[in-house]
Amino acid sequence: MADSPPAAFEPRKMPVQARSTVTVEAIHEATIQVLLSEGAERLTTTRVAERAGVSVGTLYQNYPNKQSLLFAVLEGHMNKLSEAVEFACEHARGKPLAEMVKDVIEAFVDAKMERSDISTALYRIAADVDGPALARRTAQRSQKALEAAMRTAPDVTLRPEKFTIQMVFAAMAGTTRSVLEAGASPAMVRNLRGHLVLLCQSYLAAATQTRARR
Amino acid sequence: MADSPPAAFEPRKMPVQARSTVTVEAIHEATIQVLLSEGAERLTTTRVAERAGVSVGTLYQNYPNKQSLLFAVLEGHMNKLSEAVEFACEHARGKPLAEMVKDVIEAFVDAKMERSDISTALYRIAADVDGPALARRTAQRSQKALEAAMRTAPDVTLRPEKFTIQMVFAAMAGTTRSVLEAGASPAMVRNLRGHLVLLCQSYLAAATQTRARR
DNA sequence: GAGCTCTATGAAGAAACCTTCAGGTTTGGA
DNA sequence: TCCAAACCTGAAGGTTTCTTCATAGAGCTC
Repeated sequence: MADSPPAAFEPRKMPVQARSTVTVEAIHEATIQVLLSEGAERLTTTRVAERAGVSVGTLYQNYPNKQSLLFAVLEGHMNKLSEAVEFACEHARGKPLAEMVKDVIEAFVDAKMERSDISTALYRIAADVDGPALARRTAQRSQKALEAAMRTAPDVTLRPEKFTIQMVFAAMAGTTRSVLEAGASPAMVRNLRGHLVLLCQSYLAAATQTRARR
Repeated sequence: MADSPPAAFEPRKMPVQARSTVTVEAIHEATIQVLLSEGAERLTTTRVAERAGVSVGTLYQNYPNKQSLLFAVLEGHMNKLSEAVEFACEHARGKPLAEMVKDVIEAFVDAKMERSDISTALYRIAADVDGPALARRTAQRSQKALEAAMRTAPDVTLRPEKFTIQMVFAAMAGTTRSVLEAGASPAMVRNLRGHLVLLCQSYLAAATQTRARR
């Protein structure tokens, strides 16, 4: 029951006219811009509205409060990520495990890097908006998708434990975050992509092997 | 030049009397408590002082501003972590690589878990206080220690690249963070400890092997 | 173009916060 | 015991922030 966002987080209403949709989008984008240029501490509703070229009142017509705005922005980003992962899982059905892992990881990293500025900016508000809970939900979706895909891999004799898959996702998301927050150069990001694949592949192999030997 | 903390972050003065030391410690601890019970948003100097059983004025006698307080708390925690890692590296000299990795990882996880409440609480303020920069410095210290220790491992023929070691640390810290923020149960933490070792060991092996084959 | 709904405005109220400072208390040595 | 230095107090100033609401403009349908 504590798994759906508090009512206060829900957007105030659905836009029906086109101009409102534009406004919402502008606010959305402005939030990220302010976050990037001013930091989380100075992220205020007034500033966001100003940057979006609308008045504060307009902002509050679309979101009941500041938190709901942040929540919506964060949720949008996370949804994009899990969609990317799910899409990759779909398209990797029937492939051997190693390749499957490669596809999924690369899809994740690429989605994250497509606008890495957003990613880093959002890390900063995640804590204020029950980000961990959101992350958990998102992660579960992705894990289910990967688990299902793995059942179609021809070379998987011993299906990995649930915890092992959790580890793969924690490693994927956590390592990426660490590298990103450390201010990685483009060159490092390229390296990350390849090495993260290697990391997860070798872990998966080792984890199932260890289990088989018992 | 931007690598040392701004002057404004430095504590206001060194305590000379015992009671002041006690006070500083109380404030330190109160900060964490407030963070845990009220969240980052409601972490105010007044509340911290109240919880510490002192007046706001006292707080400002020891720290020039709120940021410097947060910085100090975060720094203290990170120092403890890198000390734990360095200590483990020292004591693992001459051991085979796999064992060395095991010791270091377990030392890190244990240090983190000793008071995991603090860890999770501090994740939330890291962004407000140039946490990433602090993390980078801390990570570099640890990486140097591990690199030096690796040179004493008898079974290392091809020394790992610098980036590989960075990956190991990013995976170590990042994965732990992800698992911790997901609200891991004690059982999961136990699992994490073992699997993180496996993960890093197998990655290191794979990374050096791949390199040798070229 | 009348009239209704949807959307935008921005000044202002109310609350919360950070930080200071003038004055009091405690400590430790002479 | 006495005093200077160290330390503590907490009310109050000055900002900043969130949110509301009365008013006004746009868009759409008939």
